[in-house]
Amino acid sequence: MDLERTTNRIVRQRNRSALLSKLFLEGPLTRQDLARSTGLSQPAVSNVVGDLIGAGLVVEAGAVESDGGRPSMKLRVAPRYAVVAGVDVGETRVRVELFDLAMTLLASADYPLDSAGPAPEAVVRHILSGLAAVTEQAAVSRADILGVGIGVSGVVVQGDEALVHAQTLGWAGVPLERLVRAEVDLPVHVDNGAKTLGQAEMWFGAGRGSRHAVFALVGSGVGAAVVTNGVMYRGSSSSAGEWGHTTLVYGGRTCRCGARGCLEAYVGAEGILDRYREARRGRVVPGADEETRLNALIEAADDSATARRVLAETAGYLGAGVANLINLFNPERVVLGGWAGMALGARLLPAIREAAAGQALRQPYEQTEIELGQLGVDAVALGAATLPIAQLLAAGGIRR
Amino acid sequence: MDLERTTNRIVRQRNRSALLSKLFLEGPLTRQDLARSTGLSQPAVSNVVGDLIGAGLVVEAGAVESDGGRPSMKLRVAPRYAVVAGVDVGETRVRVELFDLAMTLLASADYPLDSAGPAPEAVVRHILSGLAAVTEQAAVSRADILGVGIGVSGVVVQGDEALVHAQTLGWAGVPLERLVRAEVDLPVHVDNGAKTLGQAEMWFGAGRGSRHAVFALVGSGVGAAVVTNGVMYRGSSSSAGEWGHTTLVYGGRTCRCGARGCLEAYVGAEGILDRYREARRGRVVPGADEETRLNALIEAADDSATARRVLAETAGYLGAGVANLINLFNPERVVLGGWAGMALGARLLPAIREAAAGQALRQPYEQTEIELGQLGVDAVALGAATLPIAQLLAAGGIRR
DNA sequence: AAGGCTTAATTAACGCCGTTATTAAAGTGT
DNA sequence: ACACTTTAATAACGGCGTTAATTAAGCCTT
Repeated sequence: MDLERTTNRIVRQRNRSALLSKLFLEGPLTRQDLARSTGLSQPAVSNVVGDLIGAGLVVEAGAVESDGGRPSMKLRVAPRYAVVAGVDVGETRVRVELFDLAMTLLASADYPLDSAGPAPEAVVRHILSGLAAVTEQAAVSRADILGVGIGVSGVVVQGDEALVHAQTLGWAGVPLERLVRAEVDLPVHVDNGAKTLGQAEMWFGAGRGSRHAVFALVGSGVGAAVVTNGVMYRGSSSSAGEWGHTTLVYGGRTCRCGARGCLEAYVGAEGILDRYREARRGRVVPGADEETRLNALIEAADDSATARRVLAETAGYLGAGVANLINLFNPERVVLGGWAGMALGARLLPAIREAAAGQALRQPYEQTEIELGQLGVDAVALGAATLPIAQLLAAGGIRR
Repeated sequence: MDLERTTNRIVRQRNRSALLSKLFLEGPLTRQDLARSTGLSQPAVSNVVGDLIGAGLVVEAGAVESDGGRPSMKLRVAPRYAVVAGVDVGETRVRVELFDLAMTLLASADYPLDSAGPAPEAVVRHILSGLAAVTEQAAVSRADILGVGIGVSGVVVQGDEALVHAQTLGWAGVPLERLVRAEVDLPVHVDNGAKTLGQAEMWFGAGRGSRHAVFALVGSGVGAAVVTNGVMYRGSSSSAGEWGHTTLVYGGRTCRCGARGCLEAYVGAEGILDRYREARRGRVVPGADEETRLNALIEAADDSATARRVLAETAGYLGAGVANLINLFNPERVVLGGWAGMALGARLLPAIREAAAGQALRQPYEQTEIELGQLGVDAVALGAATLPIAQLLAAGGIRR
């Protein structure tokens, strides 16, 4: 039910967007390929492509060999038309990465966050330092930067300006977008880190080619990014996908959010380690941080029946949580990611699938593949970098 | 990321669709209203409206009073341009209703289903009899019928032809659309009954004006219809929204689906009555059917502490289930419906809201209104009747 | 009752854009 | 060199929304 007007100009913009998107995502293609796959006539494709080449967005990239007949030219998005910066604001560090439009990593910078609840200003300083560092490393000028995408581990409410609510950072309604934009004259996009990671998996990883996918991310916290009809689903105030605090065990363990029986309290790294400690009557797992402790637990499963049991229970809870996603969203794929999810999944994926099969309805379960993420944990910054690109593609290459 | 081509003709079709939809949903409106709200120029609106009037889809409906200046004409969708049939295939009856395009009920017919698992052919016979009956009652000809929408209590997989999987009817992959279309030469649309009821609430009831809404339906079974970005969400194989079989109490009561701890096993009418019976050490509630028994339980709460406790627990479970919907979908509204949901909600809505507040994250909870449906239980057929209309609006009034 | 004023609706000139049909370009193969 | 094939670019055409200018249709004042 689209109640927007459609004018004649918009026809061109939409076609520019369609062709540019196709070239970016399915890259290099000939004019013929584009005509066939979009249904546009060849002259229309040539015409639009001519525009795009004229604007420097697209370049010809070698001829395809022919066996009689004029060989067609491959076309691709010009990798150096612009560069994009992706920022990962995690709980322990700020990472800034710079990519060209072929998503080649050009430079990166890392800033650890020592305090548990860093001040927004400190994070902004790191972001600015990082931007300066990567542009210098890659020897690009400010004007070459298409935009900056920022993935934050917390709820990001989109509006006139994005506001960040992040319990774990101690942030409530921080106008991160404005704070950064005040210092750099660039388009700034802020989004939830789970969603940017999902976007990265969607374009370049396990989500390629699917219209309906759920990215289930397990780390210290637990979240999900949901793609419906090919579009990242945000909901009315952009907090959709808060899977971690759905109730799985009514009246169960108290979660750090205050409620009881949240999924996160069972399958978040902290919840798993807590359950293991309780199973061992209080003996804690040694290790400097959660990641090493969780890995120690997973390794211990080779010898310890207790560790095995805790992991089996974890697979049961996680599988039930995944089953809920399958029942509610009916996706083609559920992709398990996040650092803890990847570590657990490597060993537990079959058990998780089995548990999900037991709790989900048969029909949607059989339509769904449950698999591991392909991009690893560092893809938050990569996904963040796609935010300005998505904007460019949607606008048909017209920069604001 | 729209990869479809856009041609010049499509401009007109999209604008026809936009204006026609607006007139249908918000009409009557003047040409000026349409121009202002869509952003189209006045001549363009006049031009398109002229087309629509010429096609008989739109009629002028009186002038609006002016204080100086030519008075503008109100426009509305012609109520008798066509009629639509809506069919509700429930577990106990088949109901056929006929509406004009102002959604005025013109005629209806009811056929009880006595056997628990009716044969598809028997249901098809009822539908055909019903269509014949309502067209005769309303004195309309076959050619006046725009189409037939059918809402079925079961999973409806859309494809080349809709297939119905309905446990409660004992149907597995019944090609209901084909079976009906073989007998009547009309466009036939089949969809899940929860989704058609949600569609009815969306257009004419509690969902009006929201882009993101969840319709939580509680009856014997429990389901949900989810509207995302103004569109009914179906998922990859149209089974999205199977809320009833999400796990709420891990390892809890066995559900009729075979899994354990499903929401439906706690808040479905059967689950509630079972829990009440157990709380009364096996003493069953008297009553011919589930509906009278549930109402008896609700009335008993005035006197019986046990009944009160069971209902309070029900509100707790239901609130947690609603909280899960809020966390995952971040809707503007959660609308509680279904016969049991309406009966429970009348008394328990405050308790349900409170339970949801306790289990949902604060930010999305505060963005969400939880309310009762406005259309009652019989809206399944009304919603089904909107299916051919939705098709007509999307096509800009071009009948296939 | 007539002329002025205001708002609605239509008409006219214009420009954008994709389409089909035609022509030019750029290869292979004999 | 010539025929053949396939790609790319032109040219003529038609659909459609836009702005600007008219025309239509009502109030209000004198």
